[in-house]
Parts: sequence; C-alpha cells; structure tokens
Amino acid sequence: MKRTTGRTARGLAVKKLIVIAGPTGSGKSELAVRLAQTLAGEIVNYDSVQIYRGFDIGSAKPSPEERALVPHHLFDIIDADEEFNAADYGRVAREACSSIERPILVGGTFFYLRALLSALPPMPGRDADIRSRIRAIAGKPRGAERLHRWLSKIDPRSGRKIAPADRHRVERALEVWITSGRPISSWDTEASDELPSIRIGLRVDRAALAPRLDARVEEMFRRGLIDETRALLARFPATARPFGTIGYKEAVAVILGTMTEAAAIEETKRRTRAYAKRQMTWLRSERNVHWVNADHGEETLAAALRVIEEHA
RNA sequence: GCCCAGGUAGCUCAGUUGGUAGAGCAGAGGACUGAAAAUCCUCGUGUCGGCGGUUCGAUUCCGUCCCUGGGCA
Repeated sequence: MKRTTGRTARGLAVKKLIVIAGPTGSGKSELAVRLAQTLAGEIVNYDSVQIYRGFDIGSAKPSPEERALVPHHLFDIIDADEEFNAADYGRVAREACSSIERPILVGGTFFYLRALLSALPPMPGRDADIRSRIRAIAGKPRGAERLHRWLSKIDPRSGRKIAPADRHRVERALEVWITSGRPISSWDTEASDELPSIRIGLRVDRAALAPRLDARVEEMFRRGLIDETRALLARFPATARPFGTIGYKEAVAVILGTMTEAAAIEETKRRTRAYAKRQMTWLRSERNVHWVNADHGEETLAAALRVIEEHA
C-alpha cells in the first residue's frame, strides 16, 4: 500500500466523515484541531452540552483561541430553554456535514453521532401533551409498573427490553404508540442509510484517566463554573435541560444552598467518572472503530493520520 | 488513669432476641430508536478489632487486651 501526501491534501475520492471518539478527557479536541490543521478539515461538534450557548466551563468547550485555529461548527447553536434532541441534531449535523469539505466530528454523545450517521427511524417526534398525560400516570402509586404493563401489552418486545424503572424509554415507547398506533420496536433503521465514516477511537489508560478527570473538575470550579451557572440561571429557568448535566446540576445546588461547594466538586467528579465509563462501554460495542493510543502527542496524531489514509 | 460511645465490604453505616451478615457509595460489566453529560440493568465471603471463656454452635453473651473519638481528672 502506498500513500502520497498529495492524495491526502487534495481530498478523498469518496467523502468519508472523520470521527474522533473517546471518553471525556481523552484529548479528542486537541487531536481534532491538529488533524484539521493537517488535513484542511473543519471541526463539527457532536457533544450534547457544547451545543448550548453559554455552557462553556462545565462542558469543557474549546476556548475562542482554540476555535480560531480552524473552523468549528455546531457549538453554541441553541439556548438552554430551546427544545433540542438527538433527531434535531441528526438533521442539523447532516446538513452541516454536507456543506463542509472535510468534516471532522468530535464529541462524546454517541447517540447523537448515531442520529447523524445512521439517522433515526422516521417515527413521530415528541408530543408535550402526551408526555404530560403519561407522566401523570407515572406519578401515581405503582405508576411505573402500570405504564410498563401497558407497554408490554401493546409491544411485548419493548416490554422485555425496557426495564420498568427506565422511565425515559417507557415514556417514549408509549408516546410513539399513542401518536402513531405502531409499536416503537417496529420502526427499524435502514442500515444502508449509514453515512460512510472513518472512526478513530482514543484508547486511554483507565488508571491514569480518573485522577486527570478529578483535576479537570477542580479546575472547572476554580475557573468559575458556579459564576457561569449563576449568570445562566438569571436568564433561563432552572428546569432547562442543560442545568441537569454533570457539573451544572451540582453548581445549581450550590447556588440554591442545598449543597456545599466541596460536596459539589466531589459529586461532579463521581458523575464524570461514571460518564467516562458509560462512554467506554458504548464505544467498545461500536463496530469499525480504529483504536489509537491517546496522550502520545505526535505519535497519536501520526497514528490517526495513518488510519485516515489507509481507510480513505 | 477513670467514664462513655464506637471498632462489621475499599468508604459510610445497618443488622443478627446466639444458627458465620446486607444497604448506599466506590469499583467492574452491560444496555442505549427524539431528555442521551439523560435513563436504566447485572455483580457483595468480609479472620463482623485480637485473645480467651460460656455454649452443640459466638460476629451476637461474658472477661480481657488493643485501637479510634468524646468527656472527666
């Protein structure tokens, strides 16, 4: 196999999306910027919190300086009180990627990535009225069990797959049934729809990751996560979605006086670690991921470039 | 030195009217179809502080020693 720099610089015959994946704190953003500089690429975000305007410190959003180095897309595209979900992301991201010469996807919300690459089935979307009806039942004694029994009746497959306590999934499955008359499990994605991509997974040393994540959380609080949250809280209702995310939820608790700052830091560390673990679990089951060792500077970049050239 | 209260899973603790013990957190693995940094599922043998005694049987009762808090001197 021979490679030429010309081929890499000129672009690829078939456009493949370059995807950088890995747990939080694995150095995805840095690698992406280096890749973008080398390949004349543009960064496209697939992180569900970094899409929100103003949620900067707690989401570890790239700084303005970093963003000035290469074009960055899908950061700061919505406000905290706007409704936005994976399906919206899939639509917005497909459009963004189609207009960009060499997109390099970076983020950690693999469900969003799936919504982009595979697209979600053409099921009905959210329906606020139906949701509140379902939630009213859920709030009653043994409501969760009743909803799950209902689900099992209309969609045994989903009933088996979804745990009664998994309120989000039970709720959505029933919502789809009520609005479309079809069980959610009957909507399947067409595998052929998948956009071609080269997925680079950053492999990290588990033992080294935990202390690094801890340090990063402390740094976030030192840099003013609580003040940032206070300012956002003045503009948006505390019930807005991003206020429930890691770090922001704890910062809100400190502002409300229900948690000490020290406890907030510990809780944020805990949830960050759990999040990284969930990401790794997801990534492990993903097919076609090319693994590259993180934190090896030039070596990581070189390995990533090699993967891209070999699979372009 | 004396008096209390404790010493049980990596941590915080519950419990056993005497039949060798279980929660939360941590940790590990997994799921993921419009809330996804969300929401869930699975996984618990540890000289029950040491040593003696009573007992068929002690982590549980008794004695003693050690350790940690707190109080009194």
